[in-house]
Amino acid sequence: MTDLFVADRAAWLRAELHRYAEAYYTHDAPVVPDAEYDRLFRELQSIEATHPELRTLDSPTQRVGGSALKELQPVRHQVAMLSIETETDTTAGGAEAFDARVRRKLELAEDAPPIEYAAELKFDGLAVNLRYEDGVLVQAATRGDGEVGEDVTHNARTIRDIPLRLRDDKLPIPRVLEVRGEIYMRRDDFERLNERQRERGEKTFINPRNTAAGALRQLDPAISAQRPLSFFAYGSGEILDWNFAPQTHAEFVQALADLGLPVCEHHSVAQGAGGLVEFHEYIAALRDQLPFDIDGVVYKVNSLALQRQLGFRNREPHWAVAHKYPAQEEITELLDIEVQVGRTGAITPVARLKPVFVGGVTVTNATLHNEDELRRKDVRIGDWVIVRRAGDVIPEIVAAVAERRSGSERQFVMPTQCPVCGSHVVREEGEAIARCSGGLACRAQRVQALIHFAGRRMMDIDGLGDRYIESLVDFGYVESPADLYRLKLEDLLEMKQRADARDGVTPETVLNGKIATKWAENLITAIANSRRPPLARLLFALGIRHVGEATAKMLAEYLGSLANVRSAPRAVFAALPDIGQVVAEALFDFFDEKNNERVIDALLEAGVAPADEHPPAAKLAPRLATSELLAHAGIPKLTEIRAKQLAAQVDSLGKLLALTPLERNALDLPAEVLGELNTWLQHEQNSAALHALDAWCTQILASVPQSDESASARFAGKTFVLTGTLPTLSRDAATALIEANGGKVSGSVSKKTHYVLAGSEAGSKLDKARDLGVTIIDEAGLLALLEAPAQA
DNA sequence: TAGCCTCGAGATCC
DNA sequence: CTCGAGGCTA
Repeated sequence: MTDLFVADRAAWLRAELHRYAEAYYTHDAPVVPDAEYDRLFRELQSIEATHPELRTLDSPTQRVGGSALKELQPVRHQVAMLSIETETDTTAGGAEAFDARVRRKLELAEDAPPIEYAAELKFDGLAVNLRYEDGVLVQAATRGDGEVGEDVTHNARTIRDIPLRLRDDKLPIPRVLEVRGEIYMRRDDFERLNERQRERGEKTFINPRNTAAGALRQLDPAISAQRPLSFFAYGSGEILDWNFAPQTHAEFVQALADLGLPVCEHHSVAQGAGGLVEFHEYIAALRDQLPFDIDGVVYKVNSLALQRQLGFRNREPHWAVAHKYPAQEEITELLDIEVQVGRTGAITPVARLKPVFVGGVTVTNATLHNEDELRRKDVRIGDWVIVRRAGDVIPEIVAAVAERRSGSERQFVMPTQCPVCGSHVVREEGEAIARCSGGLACRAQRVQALIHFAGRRMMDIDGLGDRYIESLVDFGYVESPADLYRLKLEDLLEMKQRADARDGVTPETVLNGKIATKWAENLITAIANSRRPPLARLLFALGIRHVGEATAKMLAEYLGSLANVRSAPRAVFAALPDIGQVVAEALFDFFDEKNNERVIDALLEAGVAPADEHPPAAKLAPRLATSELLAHAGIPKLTEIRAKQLAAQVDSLGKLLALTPLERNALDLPAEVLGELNTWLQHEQNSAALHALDAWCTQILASVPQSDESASARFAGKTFVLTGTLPTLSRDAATALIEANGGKVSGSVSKKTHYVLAGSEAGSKLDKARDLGVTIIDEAGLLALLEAPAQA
């Protein structure tokens, strides 16, 4: 054979195999016998073996083959993979609540026409992102934490539902198209697989979902290829240069089908809450006949423009919701109720159950949340209880079966002392949660704090599991997070040996000794690699009371550096969005506390440093306006309005502090307010705090980027009201843009409104703006205002 | 000041 | 996932 001939033959084989595979898998109508397919397939394989240069990425042979990997590689998603909010009400009310939320967010009138929704199934599988470049599958990744997933391209290629190449006969192919969908296992495939496992005397799998998850994360694609996985597409990630612009979600899904991607046939466009309820009921009736498991249905606002307008909250879109079906329930015995101590000392009662198989897994524990909850349900030790998996995930005790009581059941008593450290358990007035007062002196709290620190969404130290952390603390190798960075290989090996000995794990063989060394080396590397986290993750990892992921992100964005966060006065925290007195106090106290200072300094010394520090955001400046600071400084009686009034007269904290008591009395403020202000300022610590606040702000404001600062003044003091749909900006984006430039966005039009930013389908706010004679601008007008030279 | 909306915290199972 | 509580808004 000449090389030219071979190349032609390979191309022809590839095309034929693609055609057959598509006929078989997508249209379920084989055009050639399996034997013929196999024969052509093997021919192509052998050509590629002798002519590796002819092997293409989209060759059908690439579905199987390739060698086992050492570990899955992390992949950063170009567009974050969000999760979907679950509507808790499994009745029709759930759909109605979602529709009502959407209408409220869009500020629709009562009698406005119904919203159009795309309704789909919620598959019980794993979300993946498939990346096609110029129509060729180049990468498949799991969701991971939403930001970074794992590369499972080698396994995805073995899934026949997943086209290696998009078809271009109906629609143009984008340069880049990321398709999101679900990898799952059909019920019959699962049964057949288990059948085969049984025949071979190998272990059977528990449920399709976990089997699919396990298969997808196999390192060796040959194993994955033997697990029958399927795929449905339903969403998008990054899309670049596509000569086609869908206007609705339904159109987009149709486009996916036109490109040759498998799309589930059970989907529908529904009108309003009524349409959603209808779909929910229709699928409920169909559920048992489906060839795969679902755990509910998903509703999405159909119009992509409305989706943009609705925007996102922390990790979930506002325009989609999952609506599940009532969970399956089982009955079992409650053997005991134990308590656990959390990171903040919270004492939580947990039910130990006689193992029961419910909703696809064996449940042995279930949380009882707190004492009140436990009393409300009147659950006693020894009771027969009804158990379900809430939202098909979290085990939950629904109720006790009172009729089955024998009389020997015991009431649970909340301990008065911490079961771990013996400190007093206190339950604050009006709080539902009892807490161990031991603080970090309590071993449980130290362990939990470290587990939190190392967690995936915090410092993300891979391989440092809960059990090892516990042992590290128990044997005294680690006290605080900084100690992790000082661990040596020998420490880890020694710790493991002691832990194994204590837990009665069989003694290590020579071979195992080697594996342990490898394990320890990996762990040391993982710890070292975690030293340059984004600032937000580091702040979250510190475990400050009331500071979770969202608040940490906000702090990082506004303040920019760890030093700025550490040094910020209480009033500054309180002036930031979503932070009130309670959280501001918690933040300030945390950084003020000596022990925490030491921990942070030790971390810095160990080489831990945020990788993304930057100057404070321009939008910080308006938050540090004198009126804002005064309103949050904790001066009694000084309400927001009074603070503004005062700020207008003194215009800086420094000026206020420089006033003599006599001059202060001349200020135009109600006597009562003035009196409180004077008394407050007489306390030296208060005036000192105000001085410090002034100094801090002056210094920080000087470091806000110059260009941004001039821009930030652009909308200073201007109030905007948004209405309708803007052509390109989402509501959130427009708000962010205005705020970044020092403006304020308010909800309703009044005399004080400077601009009404109106898009299409603007509502009553536009009329009101006309009535009041407020300037009305559109998106282009807003952008023009930003670009125009600063006005007087 | 009440009522909504979000966020934080804790727990489960593989 | 669920609950409680903090923050914002009307």
